Amino acid sequence: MADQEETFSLENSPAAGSESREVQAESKAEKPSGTTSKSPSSQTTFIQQGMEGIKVYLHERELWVKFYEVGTEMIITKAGRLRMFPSFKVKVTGLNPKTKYILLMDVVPADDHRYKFADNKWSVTGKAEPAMPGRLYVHPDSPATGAHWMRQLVSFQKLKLTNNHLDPFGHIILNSMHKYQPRIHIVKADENNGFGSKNTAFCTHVFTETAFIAVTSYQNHKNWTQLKIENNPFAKGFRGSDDMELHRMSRMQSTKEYPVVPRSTVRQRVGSSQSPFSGEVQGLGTQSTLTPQYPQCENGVSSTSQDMLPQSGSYPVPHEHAQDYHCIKRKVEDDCHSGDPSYKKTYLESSSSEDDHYYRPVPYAQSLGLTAGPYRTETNQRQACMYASAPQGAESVPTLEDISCNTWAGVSPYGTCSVPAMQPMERLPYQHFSAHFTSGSLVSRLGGVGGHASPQLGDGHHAAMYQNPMSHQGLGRQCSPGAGIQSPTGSLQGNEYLYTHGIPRTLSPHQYHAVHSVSLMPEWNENS
DNA sequence: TCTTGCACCTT
DNA sequence: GAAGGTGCAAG
Repeated sequence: MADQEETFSLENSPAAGSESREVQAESKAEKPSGTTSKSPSSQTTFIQQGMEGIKVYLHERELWVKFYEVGTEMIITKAGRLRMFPSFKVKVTGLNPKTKYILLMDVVPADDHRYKFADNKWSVTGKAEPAMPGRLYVHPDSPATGAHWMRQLVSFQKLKLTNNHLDPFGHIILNSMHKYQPRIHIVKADENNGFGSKNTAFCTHVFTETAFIAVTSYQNHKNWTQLKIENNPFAKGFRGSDDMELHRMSRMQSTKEYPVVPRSTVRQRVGSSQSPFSGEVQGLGTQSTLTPQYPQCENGVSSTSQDMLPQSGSYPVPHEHAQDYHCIKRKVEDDCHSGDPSYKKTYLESSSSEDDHYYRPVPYAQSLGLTAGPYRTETNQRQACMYASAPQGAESVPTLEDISCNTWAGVSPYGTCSVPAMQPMERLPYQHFSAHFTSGSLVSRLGGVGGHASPQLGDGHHAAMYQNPMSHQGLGRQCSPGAGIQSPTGSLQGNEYLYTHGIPRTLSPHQYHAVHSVSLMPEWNENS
């Protein structure tokens, strides 16, 4: 384990953890927006005037990298018991000190595979389960001024994960043994430029080193579990000093008949001596994987997964299923509630409640148009763009190069995110979203625009897929302000399931307010 | 594979 | 002292 860390850090972890170093490194590595050259940054943003300079730095990136190298596992429980570890903290710069922003985080599928841990390594074992309804974790300080966000680290450590599809607490719902990618979204929420205005904008930041596999119990005991125990203060009790072991074992033996074998010893036996980097896995420890080529799409070209994610030695990333972090060209038509004053009202109301639940059930996110854009296969990635540009189901599938939309930049070896591009979000809160369900969709409609089955799709199937589940669940709030539910329709195979099974039917309207960022591809109504 | 109760620990 | 985060092992 240690050797792996060293190997990794040598070439790929220039930042020793200090943000200053990250900043410095980032300044060197950052690429101007719109370049197609490799980018060290790990984010995709939608640029709007005045937001181009936003940068996000991952705090303790070296720790994330260390975990990623081993293969980050995040425990998910029904109760959403556990926090993420390492905790997700970022430093944000480049914000307008006086402008208000909302910071959110979501977790989207990194690919469409199900994984298994065998022979001391992760491997693909099948196709992923239908994605859970996407949810956004709205930072409790939101909305706050740029000055506030830049004043100190922004922590998302209280975000919790669950595998309970009916989770009523607003926790992020994930599937066990699936790989996920956390994302940070910064949304401009200035009063003078609030949701609904044509100027609302947001940017999304992705740190690929924060990708993880959700598990109900740790799989990689030897590497991951030990590494976490060593780094998480709450797990101090499991750190292996001989005294501790003896004490613990004696205690356990006093109550139960456990063999007197130190846990650490047991753990050592559990894992094979084989390095998780062996085999087909591509280790992060190589420069090439850590600083992959990130075809930063100029105004909107999605990068593929191999571009996006440094391939961990523990995370096999089949090339044939490169995940794509969508690019979205947001010029959405607000055929739904556009100009609906009630929507804005809701927004304002929630703005006043600073003590909202972390998973603020506010229309903020709903109006953000953020989608829990899941994975996308290489094929789907194109489809996604196609959907975005041709909601009518055009046959022509533009290549990535053809698409002019924002894209996810690659991960920065320095743990920083540049803001290559930010897309203006016109009429964001009221934008019309097609019923296309695209897992990779960056933008989805949250809320007001959400549950709107778009008749414009010209695709009765999609609309139906979308509407039925919703109505069946008694949501009936699809186009209503603050409904908080998006109205996705399954455009991608299997995703329809999400809408019929992924959304808890028992949730009260209030619960639905928990920001559902169900993946939704906003309609790219450039021509409509 | 997942859930639960436990002891230990930090906050 | 309370609340809650933690991994473990049994089931």
